[in-house]
Amino acid sequence: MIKIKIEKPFKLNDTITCGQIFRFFKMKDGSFDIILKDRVINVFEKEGFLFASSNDESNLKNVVKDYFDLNNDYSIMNEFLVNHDKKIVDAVNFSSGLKMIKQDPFETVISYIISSNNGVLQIASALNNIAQKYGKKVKFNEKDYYLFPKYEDLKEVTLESLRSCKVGFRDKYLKAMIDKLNKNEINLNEFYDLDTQTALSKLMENIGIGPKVASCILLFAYQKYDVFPIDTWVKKVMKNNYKIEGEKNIRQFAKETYGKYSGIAIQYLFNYGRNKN
DNA sequence: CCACAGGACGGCT
DNA sequence: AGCCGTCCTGTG
Repeated sequence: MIKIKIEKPFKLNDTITCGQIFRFFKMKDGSFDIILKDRVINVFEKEGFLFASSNDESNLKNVVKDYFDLNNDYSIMNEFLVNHDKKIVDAVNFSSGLKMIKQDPFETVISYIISSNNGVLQIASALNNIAQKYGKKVKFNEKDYYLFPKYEDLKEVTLESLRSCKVGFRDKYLKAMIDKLNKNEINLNEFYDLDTQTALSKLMENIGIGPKVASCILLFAYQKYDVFPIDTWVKKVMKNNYKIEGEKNIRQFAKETYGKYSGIAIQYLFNYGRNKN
């Protein structure tokens, strides 16, 4: 078990449950088991500290700090947003402490391809099915968990086996992506260094990845905070709170107003809209 | 039985 | 270039 002093605002619960990640499990005691890249961790917050344990505690402190982006100071971004949009003040204050989790690119790509026209519970279920079928089993606190497979582990995967994992019509999209990765036609590491526009269009060259999915991938796996993933929920907020309709208009508003921190603004608005009542 | 869920595709104007 | 029916699956 490791212990990290929480120096800056940090809301563990909201950060985990606000829709960024799918493969987490809430325990009876209120703590969370989360399947990270190559290990399973349990985390909880108590008296100003973040506690974490894992089946593999090597370098755990740094892994957890990095995963939850604890070293990044969000107050600069928060001030920027408030200075550019007075209406967002409540959402920013409410969500202060919400962090952008740094996720594994491959798992993120697969997760958000599955997310299209799909609900959170079903996305999580499909991901868990894939992990159970192709991922490495890990025992942690007397429970069995499955790591998310690497694309190499999925080299021989078929459309039928993906279907049986309940991914639905997205089976062919997933297979196409997995094949390209195994043939080295795509290098997921190169997206870190690409500018956002180039990265977006390069991601959208792949079947099953449109603007929303590409934006989520860049936001959650590559820390590109200037994207603005527009889904039906965002459309609703923009219409009701800002009187703006149409994807084009929303995109323009976000670019002008939130600029390089558009993605952070979305997370705050979403978290606020979802939890304030 | 039908509507809809945190989209994207493909075929049509 | 924009519109719209369709796509698997689970829930209400």
